[in-house]
Amino acid sequence: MDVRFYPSAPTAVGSLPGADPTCLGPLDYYHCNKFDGENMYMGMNDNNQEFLSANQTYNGQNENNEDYEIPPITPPNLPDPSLLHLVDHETGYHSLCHSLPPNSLIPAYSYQNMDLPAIMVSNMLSQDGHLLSSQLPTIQEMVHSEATSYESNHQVPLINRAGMYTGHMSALSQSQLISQMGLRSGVTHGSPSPPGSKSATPSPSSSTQEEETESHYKVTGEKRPLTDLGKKPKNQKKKKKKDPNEPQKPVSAYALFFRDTQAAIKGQNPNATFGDVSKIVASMWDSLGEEQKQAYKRKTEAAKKEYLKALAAYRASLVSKSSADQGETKSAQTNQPSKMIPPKQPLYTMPPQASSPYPGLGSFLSPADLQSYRGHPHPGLSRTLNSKPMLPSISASPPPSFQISPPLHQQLSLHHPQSSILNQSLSMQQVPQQPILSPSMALQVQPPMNSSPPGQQDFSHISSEFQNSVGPRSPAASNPPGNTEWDNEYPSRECGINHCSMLPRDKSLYLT
DNA sequence: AATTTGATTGTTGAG
DNA sequence: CTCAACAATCAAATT
Repeated sequence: MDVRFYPSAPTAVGSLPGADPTCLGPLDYYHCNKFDGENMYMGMNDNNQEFLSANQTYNGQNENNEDYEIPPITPPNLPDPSLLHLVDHETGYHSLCHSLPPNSLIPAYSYQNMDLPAIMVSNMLSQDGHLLSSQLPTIQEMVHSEATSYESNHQVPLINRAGMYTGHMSALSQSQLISQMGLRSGVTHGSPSPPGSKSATPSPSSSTQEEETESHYKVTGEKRPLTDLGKKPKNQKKKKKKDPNEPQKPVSAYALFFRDTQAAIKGQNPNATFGDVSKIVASMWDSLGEEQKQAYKRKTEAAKKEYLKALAAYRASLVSKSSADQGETKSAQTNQPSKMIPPKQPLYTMPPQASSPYPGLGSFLSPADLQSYRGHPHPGLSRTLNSKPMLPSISASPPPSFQISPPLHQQLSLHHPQSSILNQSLSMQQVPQQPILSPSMALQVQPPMNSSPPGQQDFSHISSEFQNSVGPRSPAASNPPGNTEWDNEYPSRECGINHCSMLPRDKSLYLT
C-alpha cells in the first residue's frame, strides 16, 4: 500500500461524520497543510456539499490509491537521534515553523517527511459543516492559488478518498499523541473501550458452541461464510477459543505501543479508520527511537515474565481443577484460575506500575519509560519522520501535520493571545477554541505544559490544552495530584517529543 | 501467525 | 419477529 497520510487529508477538510467538533486540529492542519494541494483543496471547495458528500461517502476504503501514492523520497539526513531532540526541539522545529512564510510552499513534501501520521483532523468542521463553511474563505485565501489548481484537477478524486481522513493528522499530532500516551495512557485503557463489552464476557460454554457453529457454517454455508467469501477466506483457523482464564500472551512492544497510541489518535480523530491509525502508529513507532522502543520492549519482556508465571499458575490451576473436577467440578473450576490470573490486564501491569496513579499508563508505560521519554525527547520521532521514505515528494504536498486535534476548548480561551488573534483573523466564529498557532505554522505541537519559551509558546498552550482535553477521559492521565513528578517530567519530555518530533521531517522538507 | 482497537456483520437464544 | 448478547472478521503495521 502506498497510501499516504496526507493524501487522505481532504477528509479532514470536510467534517467527518464522527468528527469531534471540539477538536481544533483542523485549523492548524490547514495551516500546515495548506501547501498540500489535495487537502487544502478539499477544504477549499466552495461547495460544501461536495465536501460533505465526500465525507459521507468516506468509507475507509480508498479506491483511488493512485492519488495517494506519492513517490518515495529519499530520506533526509537524519541527525543523530540523541541530538535531535536538542536540535529539533529548540531550533529546528520552531525555527522552521516560524520561519515559514505563510505562503511558503514546501518544496517537496515527502511522505517521509510527512511520515508522521498526519491524522488530519477532520474536526475542523463540525459535523454539520459549520466550521468548515466559515473557515473556508480564510483557507481559500491562504491556499488560494493552489486550491484553484487543485480543484480543477483533483477535486473529484479527493472526495471519495477513503484515506482522506488520515491525511488530516499532522506530524504534530503524532508528537502530541506520544505525549499523551505518556501523560495519559490511562485514557486508553481506562475508559475508551468499554472493555468487556463485547468479548470481555467470555462465555464458558461459548467455545464449544462456536466451534459447532463454525463447523455448522462451513457445512451449511450460511451467512458467516458469506462474509468470508466476500472478502477473504481468511483465517479459518482463528477459532482457538481459549480458556478465558488462561493468561494472555504478552503482546509485542509494538502492540503495546499501538494500544496506547491508538486511543490518543482515535480520541483526536474519531473518524480515523483503523488503517489510518495503524499507519500513524507505525510512523510514530518508527519515530519513536530506540530508547523508547526499548522501554516498550522491556515492558514486553517483563510482561513475558509475568506471563510465564501466570501461565505456570494457570496450568497448575488446571491440574488442580481437573483433579477437582473429578471430585467437585464447580467450585474449583472457574475460581482458581481466575483468582490466580486476573483475566485481562494483569499481564502488563508491572509491580511498580500497578501502584502508579496512572492506570492506563501503568499498563504500558512505566515510570521508567516515561522517564526515558523525558530524558530523551523523542529523538526517534523526529528521526523517523524523516527516515521513512513513505511520502512521495509531492510538490504541493502539505507539511506532514499529523495533527490530532485535541479538544481544546477550555484551554484555548485561557491563554493564547496568539490563538485569539488568529481566530479573529480567521474569523472563526464557530470555533473560537481552536488554537491557531499561526498561519504560517501549520503544525501544531504540544508545548510544554507550563512554561514554554516564547518561541515555543505557540505550541505550548496547544499541547497543554490538548493534554487537558484528552486528559478528561482518564482522570489518571490528567495529572493526578500525587504525581507532581510527572508533571515536571513530562513537560520537558513533551517538549522534546512534540516539538522535536516534527523537526526532522520538516527540516528535511524545508531545508531541502 | 500473532497482536493492537473498533466497527461491522452475523448468529444465537430468549422474550 | 424482535432484541440483546456474543463472536468473528476486517482494516495496517509490526514482531
